[in-house]
Amino acid sequence: MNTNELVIEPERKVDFILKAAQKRLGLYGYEKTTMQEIAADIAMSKAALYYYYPDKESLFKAVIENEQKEFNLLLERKMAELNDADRMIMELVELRHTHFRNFLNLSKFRLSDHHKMKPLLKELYEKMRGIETGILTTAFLKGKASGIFNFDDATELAHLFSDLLQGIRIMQMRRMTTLEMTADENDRLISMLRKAANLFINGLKYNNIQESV
Amino acid sequence: MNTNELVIEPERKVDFILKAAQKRLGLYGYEKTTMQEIAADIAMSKAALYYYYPDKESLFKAVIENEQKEFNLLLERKMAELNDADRMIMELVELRHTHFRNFLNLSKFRLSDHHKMKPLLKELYEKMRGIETGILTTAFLKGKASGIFNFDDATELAHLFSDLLQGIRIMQMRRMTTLEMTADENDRLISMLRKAANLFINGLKYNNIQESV
DNA sequence: CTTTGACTTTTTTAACAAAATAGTCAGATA
DNA sequence: TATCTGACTATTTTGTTAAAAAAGTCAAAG
Repeated sequence: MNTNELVIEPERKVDFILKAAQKRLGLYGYEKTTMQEIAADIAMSKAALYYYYPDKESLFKAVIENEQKEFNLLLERKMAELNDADRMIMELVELRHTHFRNFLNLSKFRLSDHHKMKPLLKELYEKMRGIETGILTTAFLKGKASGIFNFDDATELAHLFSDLLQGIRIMQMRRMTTLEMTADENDRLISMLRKAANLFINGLKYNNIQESV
Repeated sequence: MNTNELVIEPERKVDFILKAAQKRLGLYGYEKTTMQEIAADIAMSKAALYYYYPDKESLFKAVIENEQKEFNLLLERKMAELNDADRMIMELVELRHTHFRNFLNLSKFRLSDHHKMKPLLKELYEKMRGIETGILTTAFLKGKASGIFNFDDATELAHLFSDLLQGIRIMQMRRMTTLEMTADENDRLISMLRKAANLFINGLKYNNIQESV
């Protein structure tokens, strides 16, 4: 009506919605965010949200897939720059940690309410793990091809490595008293992750001296 | 009254109580065991239990401490037999896993209800972890002394190693659909634990080739 | 095609009674 | 005196139901 009104191209509209949902999700988590609030944030009616997304889950699924897509893009870009298997793995550890930090609220949700975790989130988590183990498998095989690593089953190794990292994160989070992670706790966590990764890599390297794992 | 009645020497009485409590604890867990049931199991009145233990928590604390004591005894005996740092660590992994299996119900409780975990259990868990990391520290130092390991901080390393093992357990349990662990799942778990431990040890061994962790 | 207000349905919360369980105690028993 | 019990109280859990909040729907309007 008003010629001054801000009109958003339909293409971008979903981006606005996703942005608002993302903000709420990161700040308060899935359960503590209502569709009404998201709608209000972008001066929209709740019903309008349902025009773009059939339900709450779909909306948040889109948010997370969005984040994952961005993360994967960054990941692939960085991986392409590296040729060394060691460095690929260490870089993965770093990037993954940053990603973990960025969406800690969501991660916390995933970690703490794991039992009543919506199938949706579980699925997304599995996908994330698949990407991670895929890259790891590639890196391990690359290391093996260039003769610095020795092992039998790259995929199995990748899963073990992935579990190790996740396990360390979980143990760290269990020790946290508050829900927020302090800078100090973060430092300790990334330090542990690096050390574990270093030992793991090192263990693979000179593994040929004894029987293969 | 009846001369045929089974009279238990007072000394052994608490053992009967502990045995009954242990059985219930292993079968149903802390929350699902009532004092009334334990009393009934040994044909005693509930009030009598409170003569021996001031409250439910104390009783179960005694049960767990009992188990831990036995485990520690076994552990120390086995450790004393070994001189090789590698083998000490691997043996610890094996024994700890068996212990984990034996008291899986309790462990499950500890793992799943960790947030509302009674301070008591937390304390016992910490103690357990202390013993584990203590032995690990000793083993690591022994390995260092004999020149096969290279690292900076043995205690830190022990904590990392302990977390790794626990992390693997947790990740495995998360993937379990049922509450019971099948033989297959158990095999996979112990296999993973062994591999991780092997890699870890191996990583320490030839670590001196690159900078120390 | 997009948006909305008013609507219905489903889920969460609050309050409170009923049931189950932890814990107490005066007195019995040996 | 040391051990035990039945009958008790106190606390926690469970079940029920009404109110509130949130999800989700839809006819109609721009």
